[in-house]
Amino acid sequence: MTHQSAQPIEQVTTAADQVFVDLRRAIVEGGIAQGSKISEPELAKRFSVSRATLRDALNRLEACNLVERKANVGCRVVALTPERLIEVYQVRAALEGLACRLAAQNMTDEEIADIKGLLNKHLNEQRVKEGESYYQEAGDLDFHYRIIKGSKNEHLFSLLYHDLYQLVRMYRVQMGMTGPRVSKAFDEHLAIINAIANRDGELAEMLMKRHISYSMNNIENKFNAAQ
Amino acid sequence: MTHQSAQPIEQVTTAADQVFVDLRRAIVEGGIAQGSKISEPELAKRFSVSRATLRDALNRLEACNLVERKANVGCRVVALTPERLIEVYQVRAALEGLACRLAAQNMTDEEIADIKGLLNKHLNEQRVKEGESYYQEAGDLDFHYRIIKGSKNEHLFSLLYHDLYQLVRMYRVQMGMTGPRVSKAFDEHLAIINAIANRDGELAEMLMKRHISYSMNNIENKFNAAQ
DNA sequence: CATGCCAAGATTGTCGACAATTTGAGAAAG
DNA sequence: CTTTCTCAAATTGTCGACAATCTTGGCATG
Repeated sequence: MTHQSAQPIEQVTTAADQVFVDLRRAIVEGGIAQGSKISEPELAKRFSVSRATLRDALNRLEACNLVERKANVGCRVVALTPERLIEVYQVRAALEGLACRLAAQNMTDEEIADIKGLLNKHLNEQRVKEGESYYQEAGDLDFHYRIIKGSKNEHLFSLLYHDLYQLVRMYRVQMGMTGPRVSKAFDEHLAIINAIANRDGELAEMLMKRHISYSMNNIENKFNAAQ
Repeated sequence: MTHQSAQPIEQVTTAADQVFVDLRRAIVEGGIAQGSKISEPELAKRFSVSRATLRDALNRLEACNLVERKANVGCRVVALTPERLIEVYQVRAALEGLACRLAAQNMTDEEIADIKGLLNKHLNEQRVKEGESYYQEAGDLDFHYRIIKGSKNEHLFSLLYHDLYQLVRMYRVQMGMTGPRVSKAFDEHLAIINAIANRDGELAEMLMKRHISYSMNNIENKFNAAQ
């Protein structure tokens, strides 16, 4: 049971859950344009649910910072800006840095070995399907996911995974992340897991912060190139 | 206009807003017991609103981690445990540490002078009303609030202020924070603002992390003493 | 022509009722 | 006496309609 993907299937029991997941995907992947206004009656019809159910989903989207609401006015998808990108990534670096430090302290040897195996597997896959950014992104998310889980801090996990990650993905997907950074990110991942394996939390934290900072610069450049 | 309190009055326009604020207060201050189950029909009647409105408020409480929901089962107030205290304070330390580092970089000289004045004012008040923990808590919140605002990172502010702070207050209030730590906290605040005034972000970050760590230990001791 | 006001339309907030699901007490079987 | 099944009561999820608020276009007025 090792080396399998650690990304969990989200529990979707209610209709509002389903609308939330679908809407979130549409927003993150650009199906609904960033900054655009959201019409409750229109979307309710599109998803074949009542407005109450749709509003429930919108409330959750607001909680993960994917939409912004104003009372009696309405709801719009967040706008992607360089300023906001920096803000989000500063927070992300601090939190994932913490996750790394805790992971170095709390992960089991088996969990660490698992991640190493995962990286090897991804490396092989990547050699074959050069440039397939989807697999790269999935692999990257999986790596970060496991570190966060490895911190054994449920609150930290919830904050990163539910409140921050979809927003991060939104920037990455809509800025079209591909290219030469892929192989470099692998090396960085490797250095991080080695630091964790050595139980060097301080180093692991520093490497992760730097890794995320590089990633931010990469997206920032796309922004500047875009106009 | 200097030296006034910086804590903003929250915008409360809709009925759901009001219920949210009232319920949050009741949960944080213990009016509704930690860990207890929440009955939607009962609370709706108590606040004289429909269940839909109450559910809206519950959704927001869930977003700030004050209640936990399970689909088709219900909603209960979070339980205060030493483990969760540590988790929350680890996250808090990382985020407020970041806030300090950014504040040292981004606060204006005027804003810094304002906080210094605030601390002096609180010190005087505190000498007169020795042991009045309410004022101390308000002052403490005000101090931290201004640092966070001073980071000029809106996302960080939102995360700390909306998603984490009420939970922190819940631990503080329900564990009955008073006593000899009050005067020591003042000195720590002073050291932090001095580091920021010197534009020494690294030191400010470290001092803040330590300050929060002390605060956590203090609450943890109350836990141990409580049983 | 610019500016402020007003009404009509559209959008959001709130409600009470109905449907789906869970829970728990009690009966039946072992 | 214990265990399992059943069914009714209670609770949550969903809906469609109504009330309150905001927006917008046109009209009157200076």
